[in-house]
Amino acid sequence: MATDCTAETLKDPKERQSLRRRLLAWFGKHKRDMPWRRTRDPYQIWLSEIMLQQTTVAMAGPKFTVFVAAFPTVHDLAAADEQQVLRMWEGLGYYRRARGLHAAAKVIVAEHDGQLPRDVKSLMALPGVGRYTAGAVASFAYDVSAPIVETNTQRVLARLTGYRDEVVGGAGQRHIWNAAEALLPTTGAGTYNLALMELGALVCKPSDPRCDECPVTAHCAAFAGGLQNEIPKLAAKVKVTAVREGTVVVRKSGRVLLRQRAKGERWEGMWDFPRFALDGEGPLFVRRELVDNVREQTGVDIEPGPLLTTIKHGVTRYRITLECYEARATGGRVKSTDESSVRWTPLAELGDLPLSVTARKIATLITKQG
DNA sequence: AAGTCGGGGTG
DNA sequence: CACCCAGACTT
Repeated sequence: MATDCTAETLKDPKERQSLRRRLLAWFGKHKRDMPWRRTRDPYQIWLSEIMLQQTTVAMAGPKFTVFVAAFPTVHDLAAADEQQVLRMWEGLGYYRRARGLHAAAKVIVAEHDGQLPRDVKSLMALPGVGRYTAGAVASFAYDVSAPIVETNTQRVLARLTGYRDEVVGGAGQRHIWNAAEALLPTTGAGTYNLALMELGALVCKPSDPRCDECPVTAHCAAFAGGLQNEIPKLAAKVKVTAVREGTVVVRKSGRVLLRQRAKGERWEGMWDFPRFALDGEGPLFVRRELVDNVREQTGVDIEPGPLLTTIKHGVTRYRITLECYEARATGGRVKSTDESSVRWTPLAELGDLPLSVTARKIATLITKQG
């Protein structure tokens, strides 16, 4: 029963229609311009949704434009080399999305005649497409009446319905999806979904929502109870672990030593300088770790040089301090396995390979130095 | 149900 | 620093 969990105020059809009308009027005045809102091409809409998963609009915008220029159609994407796709994804993070996108493009060409499916079930069968993305593509591209729940709409719906329990987890998600479904119009679902999301992004913000600018406070249980800052209930925060890692730029006659990240590793499929956890404190101990780890990962023997730079960055729940050393090769030979290949790469070719952001920073640094 | 996966922007 | 971002997938 879709309305079982819905707040009392939203059980009345007239109430829901009034809410939608106010929301759409507000959206008409305040909607932002975005690259993917200028097209109805299902391929581009799907691409934008994958790109926007856990990624800000500001970050995705420029990447989207460049990506579409490189792969204008699903056929272009399906025919592309995965390395090219990863290269275009560089800097966006969650690189599994790029691999899934590429795999899904092949499925769409092979099984759907190059057309994005219209129905939620078929969309969800594609790699990287969950219930949110399926609903987004179906409603935005085809105006199918499918609900969406992502971080914005989840927050808006929790507040509208005055849902005080934990929203992450089975019961909470059921409630939110039921509310999304209950409010969904039978026509114009795409615009309505966009409007609800936009309200969450611009007005119904995580902290200190601008209720004075909100078009639907009359329908909002959280506003009525003064609970806007208590709803939705925040998830337990994950604790961050500090990690120290080392990476080495090994040079040999104008080339540098790279290895490709193996399946199951972080940054799978992308290229990186030899990189590993660093345990030792003293310079001699570190020096030994560099020699041993480079040898183990690549088969190459090195003579470590000075510290080139230190980069601090975060990867999900890890806070990483990365020490980057220079070194020169003294012997050994590259060993590539099935899972991970190793190669000596000319500096001029670094621009063609997909690198992690840290590896790209180092590549830029050593390329400028010459 | 909990862990994993990136990286950058904001207060 | 803490928190947040058009989530999906694996264990």
